Amino acid sequence: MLPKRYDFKSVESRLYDFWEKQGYFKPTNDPNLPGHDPKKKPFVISIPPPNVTGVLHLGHVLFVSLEDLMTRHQRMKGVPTLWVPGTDHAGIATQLQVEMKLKAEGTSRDELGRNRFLEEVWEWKEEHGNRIVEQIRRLGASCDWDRERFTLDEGLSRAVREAFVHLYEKGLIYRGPRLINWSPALQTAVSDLEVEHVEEQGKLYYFKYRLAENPDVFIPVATTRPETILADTAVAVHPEDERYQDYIGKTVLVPILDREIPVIADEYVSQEFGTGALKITPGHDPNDYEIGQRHDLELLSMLDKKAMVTEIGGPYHGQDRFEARKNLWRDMKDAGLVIKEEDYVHQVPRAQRGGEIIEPMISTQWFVDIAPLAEKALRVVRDGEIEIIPERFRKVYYNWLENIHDWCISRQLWWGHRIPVWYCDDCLELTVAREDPSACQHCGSKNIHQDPDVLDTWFSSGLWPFSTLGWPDHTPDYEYFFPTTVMETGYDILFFWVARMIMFSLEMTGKIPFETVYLHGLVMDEHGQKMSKSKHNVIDPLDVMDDMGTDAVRFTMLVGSTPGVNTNLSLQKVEANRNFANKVWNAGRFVIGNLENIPEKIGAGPDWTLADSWIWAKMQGLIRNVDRLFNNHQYGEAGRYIYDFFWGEYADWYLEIAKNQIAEGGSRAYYTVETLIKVLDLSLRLLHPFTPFVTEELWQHLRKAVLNSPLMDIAADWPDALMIASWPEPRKRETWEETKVSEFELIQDIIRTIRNLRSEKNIKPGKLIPAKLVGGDYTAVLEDQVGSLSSLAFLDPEKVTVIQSLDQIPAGDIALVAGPVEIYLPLSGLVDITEEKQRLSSELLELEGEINRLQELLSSPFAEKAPQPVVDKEREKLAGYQETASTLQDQLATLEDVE
RNA sequence: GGGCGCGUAGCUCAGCUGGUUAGAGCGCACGGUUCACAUCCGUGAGGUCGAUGGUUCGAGUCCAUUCGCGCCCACCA
Repeated sequence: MLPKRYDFKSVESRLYDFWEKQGYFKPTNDPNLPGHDPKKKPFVISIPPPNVTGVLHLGHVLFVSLEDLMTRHQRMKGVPTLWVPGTDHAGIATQLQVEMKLKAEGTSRDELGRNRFLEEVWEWKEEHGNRIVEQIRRLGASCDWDRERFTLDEGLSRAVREAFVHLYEKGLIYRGPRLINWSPALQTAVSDLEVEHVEEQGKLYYFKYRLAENPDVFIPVATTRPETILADTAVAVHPEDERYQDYIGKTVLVPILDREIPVIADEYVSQEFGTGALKITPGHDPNDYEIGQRHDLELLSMLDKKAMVTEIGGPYHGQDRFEARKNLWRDMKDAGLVIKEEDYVHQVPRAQRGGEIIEPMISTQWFVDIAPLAEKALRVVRDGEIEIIPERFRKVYYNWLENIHDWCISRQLWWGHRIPVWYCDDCLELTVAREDPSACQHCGSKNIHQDPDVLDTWFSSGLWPFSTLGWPDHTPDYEYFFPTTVMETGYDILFFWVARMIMFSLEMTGKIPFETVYLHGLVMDEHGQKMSKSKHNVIDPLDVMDDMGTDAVRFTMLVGSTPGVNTNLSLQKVEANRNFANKVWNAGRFVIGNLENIPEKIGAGPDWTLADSWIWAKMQGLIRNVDRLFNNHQYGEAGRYIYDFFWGEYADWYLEIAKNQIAEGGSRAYYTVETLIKVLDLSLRLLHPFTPFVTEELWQHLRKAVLNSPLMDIAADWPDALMIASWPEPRKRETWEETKVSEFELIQDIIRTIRNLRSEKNIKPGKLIPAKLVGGDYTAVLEDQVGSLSSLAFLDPEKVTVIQSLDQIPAGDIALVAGPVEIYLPLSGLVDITEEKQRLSSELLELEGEINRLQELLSSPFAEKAPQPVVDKEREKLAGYQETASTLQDQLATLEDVE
């Protein structure tokens, strides 16, 4: 017998190994194998590669769960399915980790030198690189691990070179001095996307720009970064600003340095803001840079790569940027050049990694001229070639691509793809090559050296969907599996990654990289707060999996997530879903237990009870709903439907009735067991993409048990594993379904009504009571269901009578109504006339309220304007209520007579 | 400055193309050791869907305005 509790610990790793060993993770119709049919359309996902040295967090859990769900679903549908796994070298993040380790060891990357340092990083990668992969496997990810890739693999590195050279040759990559975002701590340039603008409390400093010709006269200027005064090369005012007309064209003195700079007029300056006069620092501010270009201003750099003041800063040379700010302002104060400072909230640029303040600086870097690529990427989404889910992100995507700036791709790091450019020390020309050159392409000199920089990590990520399949070679994998089908990832990397993949793919392969972009939300804590160590609200998925099982965690993530919306996770939810897994397990145990001695089938045709028909109809309805929801990518909703069906209908009702039907024996019992099996089988199939472990384990037990029973035919075509079993296909609704469902719902109603009363009257749960049911049109149905009714409502089956109609209402009984059925419980000891009258009249009152409402509704324009079926439905409802009400009135009248 | 999301029971959230007494989990109250399950079973209390106005026979579900929370993009010192 199966253990009472589902022991996920022993099941999870065993099943994962089993699946993998059986080769179920590998795509059917493999293009590298004989018999491949190129016309069968595959389903392909490339994994968003996690950082190779990262540790599993809930974000990973969410995307792995979703992608595994999609993958398993398609696989079960019989589609050749491939999920390509892999990891990302994550330039900055990984380099930082290793640098931190070196620091702890009392050394540094500079001390080691480039080659030794890279050896260290590779070592680190080997040491930690498998951790994240192991963790993803623990989640049940059905990836084809033989196709695992790493962005610094030889193949992918070739792809990066090909892409770089291709773009260079097309003139879309260039090198030059530009104003870029410099991270002094990381000692590298970063792209615009890697800068976060954080609103912070700062100060606005007002000071004097004295006129060179007359130092008593000044222009007041405001700034948030006074230290940049040292690199000012102009003061700008609006051309129409009356206050400053006289100054335009004159020169003013840079405070302390007393350098003479011009006063210029530019439309950019806002007259309303600050003093209406703007200091211009083309070397350290993007706006000023542009103004500087327009006016041909000198470009000064007052900060070096460590953000220390350069010789431009005169007396402040060698000081840290913030130090210099303080000192300069103090000196200006002493010199009487300060007007005032006020509190000011503004956006401060900070590094996405590390959070330090970014300095805009002039630096020579490599850039991608991205606008031509963006244009194509916009088109494919506009045309619907690529679908984005949820749709609203299309707008976000358009907006970004329409206003895109050139992409700074060089990083002054060591860990990454080295830029494939060599400089000649003799002729000074560059050589850009796919293969490492041994000599200058231009003069043949051997005196060449490679560009020391590496590429932005996202450059290689942008090639991911095709580089992982073999591109630039046209391998069988690339030919068959590309373009991929779904790109499932977080909306937070729509620009970083998704947009760039689309641009690169269109440029490199001429094809879209994927057909559908499914964007999930971020995982927050149970109150919608970002998880962070400082808030102590971080949930470690590994702990939770240890505690409650992988299925519970997966199901929670899947059911709690809607596309594009953040998910709030709480342990309580996981617990609830652990209970669900346990429920599934136990329901399965019950079914399997019943296979041990199956009653004989008598007669030819099937002998289904109302409950059998009902659960079957419900099952079919569920399949239809799940199918519909999966087609709309509403996986969470689908999961909830399955949950509700399995627990609320199959386990709570059908299993309970089945017990009774089996106990009665005979042919009916036989068909009950058959139904139990079939519905369980279908449920497990639907549930498998959500909770693969418990369903697989249970299903295999079920299969074995069925095959060893007289009902073995049912499982005749079941494969060896649920994972590769066929997905339930929706069928057309059959005409009998509706009738059976509503009849059964009447039975449920009766049972609930009686349970209700029992609870109200404090009748001991186990105590069997007699009952008289007046069935009217449903008499036959009720007669048939006495067994079920009795067992679920704890009636004494010997003392249940069903009659069609009643001459006189039994005065001493408790009277109940369930739709068209009257129920009388002869419980003389418990009847209190006053109490009963109270109960009946309050019920009647409530009902009359409904009747009034419906009567009004039906006499309103509703009756004419609403569609006929809707109106009919309300009419029927009204008729039902009226019938019930009249019964209640009769019952009430009887009680009056008693008095 | 532009754009987006959210605001539904005490808490956390569902609610597809508008259809007419609004759902779940947790929590709460009451009652339960029948051999699938106390990680359970039964019963119950509790929201009129942030506010206002509109479209409609009919709105949580569409439109407008508004309040509150959050996010993204953007070169106002």
